Amino acid sequence: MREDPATPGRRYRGIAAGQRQEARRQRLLDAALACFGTQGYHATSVRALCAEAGLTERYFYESFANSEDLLRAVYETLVARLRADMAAMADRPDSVDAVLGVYFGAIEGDPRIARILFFEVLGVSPAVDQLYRQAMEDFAVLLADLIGPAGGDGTRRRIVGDGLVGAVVHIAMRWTLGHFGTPRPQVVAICADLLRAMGMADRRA
Amino acid sequence: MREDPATPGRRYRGIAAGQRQEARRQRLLDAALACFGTQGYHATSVRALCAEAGLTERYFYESFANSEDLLRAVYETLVARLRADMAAMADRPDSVDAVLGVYFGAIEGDPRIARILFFEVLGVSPAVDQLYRQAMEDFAVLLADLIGPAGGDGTRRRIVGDGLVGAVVHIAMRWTLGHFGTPRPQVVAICADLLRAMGMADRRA
DNA sequence: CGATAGTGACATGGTTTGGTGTCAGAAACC
DNA sequence: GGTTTCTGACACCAAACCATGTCACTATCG
Repeated sequence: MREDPATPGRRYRGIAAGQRQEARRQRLLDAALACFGTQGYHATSVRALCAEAGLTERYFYESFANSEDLLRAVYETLVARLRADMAAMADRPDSVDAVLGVYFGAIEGDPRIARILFFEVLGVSPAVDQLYRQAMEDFAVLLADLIGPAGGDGTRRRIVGDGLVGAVVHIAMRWTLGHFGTPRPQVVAICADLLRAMGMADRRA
Repeated sequence: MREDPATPGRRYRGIAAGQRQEARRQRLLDAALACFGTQGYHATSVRALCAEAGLTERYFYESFANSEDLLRAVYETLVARLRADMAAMADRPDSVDAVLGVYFGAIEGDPRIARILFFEVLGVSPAVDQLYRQAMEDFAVLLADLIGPAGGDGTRRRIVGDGLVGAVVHIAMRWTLGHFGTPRPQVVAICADLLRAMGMADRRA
């Protein structure tokens, strides 16, 4: 058990201790995506996570304090990746459609991501709720910047941002629940229309 | 134990058996609102519910199969009441503001309701998710009818409805998380603006 | 009054979980 | 080769929980 990740430690199968530990951590993150994204967070035990990762409980507690800690980690990973991919589209001419395309594409590509983002993370604990809150706030800022400059005061701006996020997230949620019955480009186009209309309401005020 | 609620049974303290049973059921529903709405669903045991209701476990299983069953019941009760109150405002001249006023008023009036509607009910089980799905669908229809006749095809109409619901619910959720920092009429007014703008986007298509 | 249905407090069994500990064997170092 | 670190399988324990059962006591009915 490496208490200090800085010390190199003994190599094992040609791999340094720190790298082995990091690899185990990554396998647990993958297992979390698999378990939380299919069975759900509350239906997943530490044992199940370890079995999925092909590791034993000892290595679980090496990287995470408990299963909520792992949930936070996997959520943060997913949100960060999604956010970076969306931000990369922000200065395109068709930025609204491009950003939404990334978002809906990620969800369609891996429904387990959708489940974690939309369901599993809610109502778990105050700490997780705080994380969710922050992610939604960031998302709101991103979308608000996307649809143009603000019109009203700060309060109005913030509420409109919440509305934007809510519309997008809920449409995406319902789209996944309907098992992607509508083609993605069509959903993206309608959603983009909506956002632009909401942005006009913001500026008109 | 009354297996058949139709048989009158012996009166007790001047109350018929069926009425006593119904009273116990109601007390459990109240306890569920109190416990699920403050501690949360997953942190609430059957024992805690019974203690809150002032009943013993036996009477719990008289009316509900398990604690998820009770969650479904209390959720359905809350949604039905909210829906009826909102529908009663649908034919007013200022229907959009009136309906939203009812919605936001209910949440502000009892934050436990908000917690159950927004958080506790999510990610519990497929059966509960199905209930949530249905409630959101009904809400979408109500809001879509509110903002006027449809413009595009059915698919577009449905997606726009999802967007309406998402915007309202998410604004309400964020409003509760911010502990009602913004006055309700202001939130309602902005939200109503947004809905009308989204309705125009729908008709323009 | 006596019998019975109803009630409430509590006991019990069986299962699951989180978190820790043990221990034999494999891989690396000297 | 001998020692040490690392690994993986599994045992263990206390706690919590669900669901059912027991039993004395009370109100009602005949």
